[in-house]
Amino acid sequence: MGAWLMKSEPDVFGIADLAERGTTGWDGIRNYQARNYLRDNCKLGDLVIFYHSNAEPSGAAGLARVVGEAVPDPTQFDPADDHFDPKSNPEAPAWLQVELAFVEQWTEVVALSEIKADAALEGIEVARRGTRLSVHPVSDAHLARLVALGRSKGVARTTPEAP
DNA sequence: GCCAACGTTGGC
DNA sequence: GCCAACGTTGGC
Repeated sequence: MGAWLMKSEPDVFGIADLAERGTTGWDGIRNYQARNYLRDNCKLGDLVIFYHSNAEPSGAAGLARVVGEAVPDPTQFDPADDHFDPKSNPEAPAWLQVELAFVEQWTEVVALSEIKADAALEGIEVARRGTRLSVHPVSDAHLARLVALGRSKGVARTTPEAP
C-alpha cells in the first residue's frame, strides 16, 4: 500500500477542517506531476500525511486516507473559484482530485525543523531544498517514523481507521 | 514581506 | 525547441 504527503495551507483548509468535515475532495491541484500521481498511483486505502504549509510552524499535522480515486476536479470549471482553469476542456478535464477521509490529528504538528533534524527521516522529500510538489509519495519507513513522532506530541483526535 | 527555487508561458 | 520572462510556492 502506498503512502503520500499532501500539503495544504491551514488558513485555507487545515486538518481541523478535515476532521470536522470527515471527508473532502482534494481539489485545486494544478501541477502536472502532482496530477499524474493522483491519476496513476494514488489508490484506495493509501495513507496520507497531512502537511501544513505556510503555517506557524509548518509541518506534519496528522493523517488522512484515500477513500476515492481520481475524478475530474470540479473547481477547474467554476469561474468563481480561485482554481478556475479556462483552458481545461470538459470533454478531457486537465485536473483531477481524490477523495480524502480524516484519520488522525496530532496535538501539535511535527515541525519541518524537527523533520529535518531527525536521522530516521533523512532523505524525505518534504525536507529537501526547493521541494514545491504538493502531492508526492512517502516511503513506508518515513511514514512510520512520522506517525511515531506525531503521536509522541499527543493524539488530538483519531478514528478506528488509524493504522 | 522577502526572496530562492522552480514550473509554465510565449516569442522567436 | 530554446530560453527569458513571469508567476507561484513556501520557508524564513
